[in-house]
Amino acid sequence: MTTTVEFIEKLRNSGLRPTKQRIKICEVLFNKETTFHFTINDLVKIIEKEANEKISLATVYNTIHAFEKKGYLKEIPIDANQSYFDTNVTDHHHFYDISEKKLIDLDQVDVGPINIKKSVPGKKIKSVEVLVKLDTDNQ
Amino acid sequence: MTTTVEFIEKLRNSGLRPTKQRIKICEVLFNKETTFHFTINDLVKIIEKEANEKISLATVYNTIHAFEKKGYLKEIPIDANQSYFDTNVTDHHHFYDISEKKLIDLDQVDVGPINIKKSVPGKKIKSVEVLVKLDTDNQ
DNA sequence: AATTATATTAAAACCATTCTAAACTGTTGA
DNA sequence: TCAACAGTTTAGAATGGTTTTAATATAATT
Ligand SMILES: [Mn+2]
Ligand SMILES: [Mn+2]
Ligand SMILES: [Zn+2]
Ligand SMILES: [Zn+2]
Repeated sequence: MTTTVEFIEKLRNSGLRPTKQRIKICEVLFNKETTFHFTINDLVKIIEKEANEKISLATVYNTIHAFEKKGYLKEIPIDANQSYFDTNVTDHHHFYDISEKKLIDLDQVDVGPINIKKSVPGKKIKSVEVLVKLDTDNQ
Repeated sequence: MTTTVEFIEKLRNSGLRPTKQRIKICEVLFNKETTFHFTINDLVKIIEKEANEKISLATVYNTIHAFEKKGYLKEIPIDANQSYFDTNVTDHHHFYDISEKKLIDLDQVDVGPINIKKSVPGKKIKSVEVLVKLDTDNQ
């Protein structure tokens, strides 16, 4: 359980003004038992359900992008149709259930260390992410 | 060097009629020294340059999707803005150069074997892909 | 050659995302 | 305290990659 005061601090520390809308988005994103994956559409629906208010799409996009830039959220590339975001910002990997269109976290320990034995001159590795696609198992 | 006759066979074997447009797309995609990565926009530009003909966007999309379904092409999820395709359909991984927006192949041997130590009941692993994001190295 | 199935095309529609510009709210310092 | 400024929200328009449409054309089958 995180308090509103803490969200306000979190926002202030990242140079974001603590507005009513941003605090509500914080509550929906960060005041949960577990981390989760979502699309913007998912998020808008959750906000409408939890609060009985609407936050404009532009504000949702702006805030999500601000949080992403600040490292409060990660974007997970799955397919080219829409963006998937993750409130789990630790280094981890994913299962992607193709039929359910759902992401499932894979811890570092579930995958084991990955040692990239190749490098590109003048470039450094920023992230290493494994995506494991899952299909229905028909024996 | 692959001949037109071979492309026609390839298309026929996959239940696709060998039309002038599909053969041209085959030439652009598969009659190359090396495999490569492309967006639909890239492809349209290459076609316009190599052939002096235009193939409608709808046909390009339809054909690329047919090839993808047949396993002649792979789609690589990078970001949610547009689709990236790959003429290298072997199991392999990628560097993604963020500033250049370019994909670079990583062979299995460059990454090493990946053993997923977790499973989801009723689901089987369809693919395991590693995406290594690269940043400019400012010392 | 006639018939049927499939493909191509230009244009419209779709839809996630971004932009716009006017109204609003938070912050600051006189 | 409050005016002035900076930052934010909003509805709606615009954008741009992708898909759909439906008319026309081409390929395959008879
Ligand atoms: Mn983003
Ligand atoms: Mn596709
Ligand atoms: Zn995750
Ligand atoms: Zn590749």
